[in-house]
Amino acid sequence: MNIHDIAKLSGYSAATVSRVINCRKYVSDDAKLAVQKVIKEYDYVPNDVARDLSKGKTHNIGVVMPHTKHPYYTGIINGIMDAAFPAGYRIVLLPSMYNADIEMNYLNRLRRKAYDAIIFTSHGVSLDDLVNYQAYGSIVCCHDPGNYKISAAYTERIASYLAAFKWAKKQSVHDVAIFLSRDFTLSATSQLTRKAFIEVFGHIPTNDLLRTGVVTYEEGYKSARSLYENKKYPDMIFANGDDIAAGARQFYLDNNLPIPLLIGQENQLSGQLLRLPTIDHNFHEIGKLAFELALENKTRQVSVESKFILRDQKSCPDN
Amino acid sequence: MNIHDIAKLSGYSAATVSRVINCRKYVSDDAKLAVQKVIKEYDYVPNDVARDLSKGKTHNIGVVMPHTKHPYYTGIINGIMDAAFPAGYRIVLLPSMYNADIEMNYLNRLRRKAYDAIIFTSHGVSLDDLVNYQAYGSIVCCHDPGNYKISAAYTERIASYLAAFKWAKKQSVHDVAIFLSRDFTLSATSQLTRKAFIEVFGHIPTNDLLRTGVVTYEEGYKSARSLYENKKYPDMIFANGDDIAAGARQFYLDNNLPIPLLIGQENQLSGQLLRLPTIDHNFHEIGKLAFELALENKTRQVSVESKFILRDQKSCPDN
DNA sequence: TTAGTTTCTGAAACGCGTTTCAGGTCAAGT
DNA sequence: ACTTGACCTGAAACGCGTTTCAGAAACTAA
Repeated sequence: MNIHDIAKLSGYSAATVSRVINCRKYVSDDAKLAVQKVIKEYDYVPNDVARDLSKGKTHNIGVVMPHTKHPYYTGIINGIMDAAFPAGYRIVLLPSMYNADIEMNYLNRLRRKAYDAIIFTSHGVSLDDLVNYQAYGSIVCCHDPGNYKISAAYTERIASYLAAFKWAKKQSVHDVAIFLSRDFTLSATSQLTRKAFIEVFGHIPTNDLLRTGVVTYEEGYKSARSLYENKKYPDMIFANGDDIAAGARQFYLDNNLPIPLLIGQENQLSGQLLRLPTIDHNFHEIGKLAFELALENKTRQVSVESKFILRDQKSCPDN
Repeated sequence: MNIHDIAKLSGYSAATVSRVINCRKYVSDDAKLAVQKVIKEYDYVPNDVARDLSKGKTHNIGVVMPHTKHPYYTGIINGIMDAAFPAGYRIVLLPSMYNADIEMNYLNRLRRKAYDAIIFTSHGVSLDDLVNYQAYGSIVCCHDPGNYKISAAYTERIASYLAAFKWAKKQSVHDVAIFLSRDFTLSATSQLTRKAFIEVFGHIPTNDLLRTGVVTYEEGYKSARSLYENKKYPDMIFANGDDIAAGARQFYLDNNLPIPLLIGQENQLSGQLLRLPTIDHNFHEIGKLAFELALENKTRQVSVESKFILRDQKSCPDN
């Protein structure tokens, strides 16, 4: 049962049926009633894929993300979704595990018109590749793209990193451990962390106090243990997430060791529970902005400031 | 640039080009080389939407979920994704806010062939509706469907509820508060909670110790406050999630009140941090199973047992 | 050598809705 | 009476890849 069948049954043409379905002008009342009757009688609904093909639009936005356990991504996703839903767009989850081949595959799906746009919450392929593939559809990334001509919604992090480190310095810490999800060389965010650290402390982060590939609570725990096993006793840990900091804290607790000063990130529930200082990167807002950029047809960058948050020891949920 | 253009340019027909692209048999080496040369020269890629239309399959699975903040849903989503990715399927996020109209809209998209299948992590429309719409595509729900003929992947919760309440009874609690996300009348899960409660404690849950619509940490906090303001002092709280229990705990802490015995659910990080007893409902596994069911063309139900978890006070992340 | 089987190939139909364009009607304006 | 413009309609083209089917060529087996 397709639009041509309805046309025949109603005695009108497919064009007229299409007009009725889409509430277009230039349809007589007679035609409208006749077509609607047949549509109802045969319980017809048009085929979305055919419509998409015809219109050249799918209303699907692909969202590439390295993994799904990380609240960084779920935060952005939520932001995208809250913006996409009222606009009538759906989001398609595209897990990448930072694998460039998989990401290329997604970029090619963009060429193949499977998505109207792609948002990279993070990416393993080069920015050059992203820039080139813009010829085939809208692409948005979620970090500062520097001079690359590509749309981006990202957090301006440097001020909050500086604030966090300055605060830490005021607490007179000496040996700062850093737990990152990706290496300085791989990630612009990690580079920023490094830069802020150097600016405040006057020297580069100590390598044997650095742990990378740390994303979860468990990994925070293990990284703390690894420091201890290597006889490293930092008096502060700067972690890539509150959960990570919470994991580290638990290691020291479990072993009756003094807990270093902890700074988390992402303003997660764990940080709230433990009253950790944290940095809120406004991911929800980033997601919203990224979606808006995805629908525009010129490249543009927008950023929001992230915020260093110190909590007092008493708590009360916002309300 | 479409398949017909390539056909003309290579001197072969569209059928042959299609065969080359899809690595079909019955193509001569000459033809293959000629076509591949033109494809490479013009950097041609086929249009996915046209292919989907032609094949009648999109490789998209719609996943309906009431909201996205809740770890119940993110857990299932992760499970679905881990299974869907290797199978070459993508998942499309369909937020519903329990709104039946919106859900109907998604069901109609299934009719319109926008998705190969839909998984309802939860639903506001009736089971009758779900059963009826199976005529238009595979539908899976994530709770026990009783006698309804529909595929389902769900958690068998009753044993763990009983275990939790029995354990609680052994701690000789008297006044049990219950924090649920949905009312007894609305949710089968809530009904189960009620049933187990009655079986163990011999009476129905006290209404003025019941709070519904509780999902987050903040709401847990507020619900505890609401109890207190109503001069209710439960000696135990059975919460619908660890985060909720953590929120309640914080209220008592903040006000220097004795903390009731707490039982959470979902085995969330907050519960791990606070060493709360919890119930793990195996959502990741449910997601995986739901995806498998979505691809089958007969209805089938599978379930996994949930587990009541008591923790000792010392912790060590699994590894 | 004959019958039978593979291998190639392409025209045309198919999946299905949208849009353009030409042709026609009818009422308002001059 | 004549132009103008708004309204209505449908054939055909378009978006684009897949599949069927028939015909031809080439090879195998008897």
